[in-house]
Amino acid sequence: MLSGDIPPNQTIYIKNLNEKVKKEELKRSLYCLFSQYGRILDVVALKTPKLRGQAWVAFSEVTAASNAVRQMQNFPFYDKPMRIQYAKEKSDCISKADGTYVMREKKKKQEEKAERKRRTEEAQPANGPAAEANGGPTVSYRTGTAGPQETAPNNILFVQNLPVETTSQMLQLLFEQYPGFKEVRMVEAKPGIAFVEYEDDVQAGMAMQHLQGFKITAQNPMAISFAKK
DNA sequence: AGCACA
Repeated sequence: MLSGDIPPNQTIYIKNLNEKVKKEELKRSLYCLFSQYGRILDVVALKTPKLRGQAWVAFSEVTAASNAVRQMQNFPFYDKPMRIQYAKEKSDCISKADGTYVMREKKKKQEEKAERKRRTEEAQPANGPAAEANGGPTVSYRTGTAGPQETAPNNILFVQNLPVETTSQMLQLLFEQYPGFKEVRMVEAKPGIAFVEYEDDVQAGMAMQHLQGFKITAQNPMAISFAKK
């Protein structure tokens, strides 16, 4: 195997990330970039000496992780090609959701801290909150209507399902809100679609994430995907 | 290069 002998995992491990990017921005960008492959449960990035330049992205499905590993391999992200593998361990956010979470022994200080939390929990009978009641950044992005999920990243976006009366000026007002915007192109012969260009794939991905499903009219949620190369 | 959950 190219990625070593690590078995599939619903969390991916990314390395060779640009260490100059601030943690919060990095997490946001990773979230935007990878949410095209499926629902993301958590993004973890630390800037400690040992862990900088690396991140974990936990998906709700293994298949999403698999697609991400293959399709985003070596993707130039902040000027460095991402190296992506499956994570070696299950993410805490996932064990917590499936009930198999056990606290690690190494960190005694945190253990005590968490134990104080437990006393509140002990008063409450565990009713099986199961699925998603645990505190994580489980942002529920509705994937608009039609989710063309399988295109490779591109600095050009393909926008569909626009009302016929849409003008490029209208689209520009929407898309220029996001960094890296260059231009909108519409084809007279083909109403209802447009191409929107950004400086790079990451910025295009950000705009797509934010405007996915945006309605110019109630009947026309935008379907945005990366344009074909 | 480096696999964590501040």
